[in-house]
Amino acid sequence: MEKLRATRIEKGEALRAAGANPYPYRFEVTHSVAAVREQEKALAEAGAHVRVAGRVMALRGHGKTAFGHIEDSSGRIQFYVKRDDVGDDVFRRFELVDLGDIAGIVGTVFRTRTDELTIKVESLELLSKSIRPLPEKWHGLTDKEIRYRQRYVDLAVNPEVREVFVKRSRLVETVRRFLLARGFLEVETPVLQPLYGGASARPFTTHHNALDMTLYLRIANELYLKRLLVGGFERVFEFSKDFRNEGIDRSHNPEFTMMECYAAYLDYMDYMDMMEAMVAEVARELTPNGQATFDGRTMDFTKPWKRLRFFDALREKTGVEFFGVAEKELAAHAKRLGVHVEKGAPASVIIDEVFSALVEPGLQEPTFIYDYPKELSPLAKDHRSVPGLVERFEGYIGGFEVCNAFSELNDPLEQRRRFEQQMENRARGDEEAQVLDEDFLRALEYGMPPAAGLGVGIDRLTMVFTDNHSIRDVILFPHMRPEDGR
RNA sequence: GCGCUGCUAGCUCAAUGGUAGAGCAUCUGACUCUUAAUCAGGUGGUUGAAGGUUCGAGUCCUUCGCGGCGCACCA
Repeated sequence: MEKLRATRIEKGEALRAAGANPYPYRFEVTHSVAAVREQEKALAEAGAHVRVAGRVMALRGHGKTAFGHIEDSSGRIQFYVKRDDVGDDVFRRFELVDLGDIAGIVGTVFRTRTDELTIKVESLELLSKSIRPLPEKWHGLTDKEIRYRQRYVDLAVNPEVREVFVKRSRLVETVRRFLLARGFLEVETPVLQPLYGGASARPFTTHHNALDMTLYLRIANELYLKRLLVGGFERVFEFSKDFRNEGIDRSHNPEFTMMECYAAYLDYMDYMDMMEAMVAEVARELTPNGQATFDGRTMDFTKPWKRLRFFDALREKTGVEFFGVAEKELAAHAKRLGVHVEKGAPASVIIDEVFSALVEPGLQEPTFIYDYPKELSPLAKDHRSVPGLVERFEGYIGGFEVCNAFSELNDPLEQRRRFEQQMENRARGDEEAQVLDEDFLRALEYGMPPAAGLGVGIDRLTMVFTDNHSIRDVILFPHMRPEDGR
């Protein structure tokens, strides 16, 4: 390794000695690789000069001539250097170029005998000397640990990885455009919060020195967006990096991206339609026909999602009724179904466990589950006709949750009772019970319009549209333990 | 946290407990339409770390570190 580096550093020095800066400031690019391909005919006929810059990804020397490939973000193209064309000086400098260097080439386009579009180099400039060798050209970089830790290398040599993140960006852009077109206002709310709320999770804790106070990284931005509804913004949304101090696995990263949006005067059924339309638009943008293949299963997002009531889904899957059943009987159900539940767990927890274990994994096709038990949803409004339920839905794709929405609870007195119940749960040891937020209650007391809200897991939605099965593959720099000792 | 599994050259991978190897990359030489270029020759290793067993350890055992997969916790 040290030898490989030293050789490359020496080549950089040799270039410097020949009067060329191995790290110059600027290069005038006239064409991307894609543009050269698109405009080939006109460029060839005119004998026009193109100036292309990128990373040298292949080199094949033949003595007084050489072929290579240069790659920019739009693609890869062959170039051809011939000593008789470029002259001794340029050719000698070219010989100091290594695989992985960033270079700028100037030349004309032509087709080789094998009919490959090629740039005939007239001059060439090293734009950045690479002093670390890239992974091998054929197998590339496959070691997941290195791919995640050194994503820059992964991206540099694996174009399909770049494509994943291009898609992610287009997905975000599509969602943003969708919301803006419907009159939503994009806002920014605090990441550092004196109280954390809006979801059930343990937070990351930090400290503000000047104010000498504890602050939390947000686990959600829900309560702030609702305050904005009180303030008179009728439709708001935010792409929010949220932080949850919990385990890491295929579908959980400690920091992740959620899009939350709230609209006054709508209810959860309106939002179900909207979610469907939003994902359909994403599918149109990212796929040729509105269909995505995830884990070998083709999903057609031009069609409506399946819709199932929470307790209907449970009953269908287990053959047992869970609604309106006493705790003791629920525990017996769970045991019989082979779902492990802590002794003395409350009804809501038992139901949630059974649902997670038996129903969720089967929700492969895009499905909305709706009308949740009240105890699981302290921020959702009571169901308008069925006591014990709230107006809430979650969207599932590929067996995991991709969104969560409800008709928002806007009765300040009821919200206070729900918070108090949560605080009781907390006192009994539920570390994830939500914290009572007096300022949020004060806001509700001023009057929040009836509204519905939706949170969409952007990482997970990206997984669906890129057919990746680990959240690490859709996060550029996923969380890793430090690589000490290596 | 538990179970399984992996960690060998820059990368991708070999190596019954018995001399650490190959391909690519790299270096030297040849080569003016190649494309996983070709041909000839060379360099490159604290086998993740530390202990142990053994005449002898990449290989077996223990502990630790960092991944992957599954489970649990968790949404």
